[in-house]
Amino acid sequence: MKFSTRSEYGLRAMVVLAGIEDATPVSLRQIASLEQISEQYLEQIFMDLKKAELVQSIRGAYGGYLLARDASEISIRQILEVLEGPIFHCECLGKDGEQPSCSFKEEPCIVQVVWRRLQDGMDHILEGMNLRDLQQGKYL
Amino acid sequence: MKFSTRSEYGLRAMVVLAGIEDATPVSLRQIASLEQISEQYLEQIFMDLKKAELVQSIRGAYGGYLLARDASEISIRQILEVLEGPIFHCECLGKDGEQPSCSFKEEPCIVQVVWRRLQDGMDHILEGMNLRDLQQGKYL
DNA sequence: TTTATATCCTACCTCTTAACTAGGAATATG
DNA sequence: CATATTCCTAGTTAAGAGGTAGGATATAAA
Repeated sequence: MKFSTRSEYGLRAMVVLAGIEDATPVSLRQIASLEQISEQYLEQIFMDLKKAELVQSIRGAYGGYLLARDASEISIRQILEVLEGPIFHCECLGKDGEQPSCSFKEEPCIVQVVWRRLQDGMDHILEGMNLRDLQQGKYL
Repeated sequence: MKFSTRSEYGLRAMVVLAGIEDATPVSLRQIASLEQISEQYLEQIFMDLKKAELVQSIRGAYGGYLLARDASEISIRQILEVLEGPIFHCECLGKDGEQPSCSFKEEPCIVQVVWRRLQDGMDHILEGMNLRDLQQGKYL
């Protein structure tokens, strides 16, 4: 199990945006150069961040991206949920009428409870961190 | 991010072993049939479980696998660590003399702390669950 | 108006790896 | 010896991560 580079790059970029004082848009070229990331790859990541309304964009020259709301109002969970997608499967219980493949026929299945607990635990940790505090190094 | 089927299959198989009363070895054929898993794939998983000394094996006819120690002495963390391998990278800090690729030059890097907290949180959750209690449905 | 700089959008590519599959050697039982 | 099992290595395949490429659209400044 590991997080994708999407999460790492996207989170790093969001921290960069959180470090901008006034509402100056920052171009992806700047971020990509600063963080040593492919600019076009970053583009795709930001399309998702925008769709999730975590950032807003300004097109054209001197355009770029800025946070859609105050950094303190954006939790790390919200960011990673967008970048990583929902997590933790348990396919042993057959879906929509299929035969269950595992021997724990009950719902919830015994093994599934492990994934569920992990998911809840991670959500709790990530929801407890916001972008402002992260950028200011308060979690170090 | 998601867990591999190795983790799911391996964990399910370990729960099966935990459900055996006496010290009767269970063959992979039985487990594979019970859990609807490829027997040869399960073999590879069990080679790792054995190397980690979580199970012991008995070769030959009427052989099979059994837990290497009492189920209550085996944490879910130990199992998943073997099956999933260590987790959570942060490659933005250059390793062994490389140039760091991210803009947070400090060690620990600002983003890395997120992965670290997640890792610690997951370890804590998984360490708090043991195979005996899982098998007996105490976490449901 | 023209040029430079951006975001927007879609399609494609390429390599890695997860998830198996295959087949045989070694070992134990009866 | 026949059968059942673990042990071990190598090969296969499909999907997805991690990008690239190229062009359309929008905006600011000269």
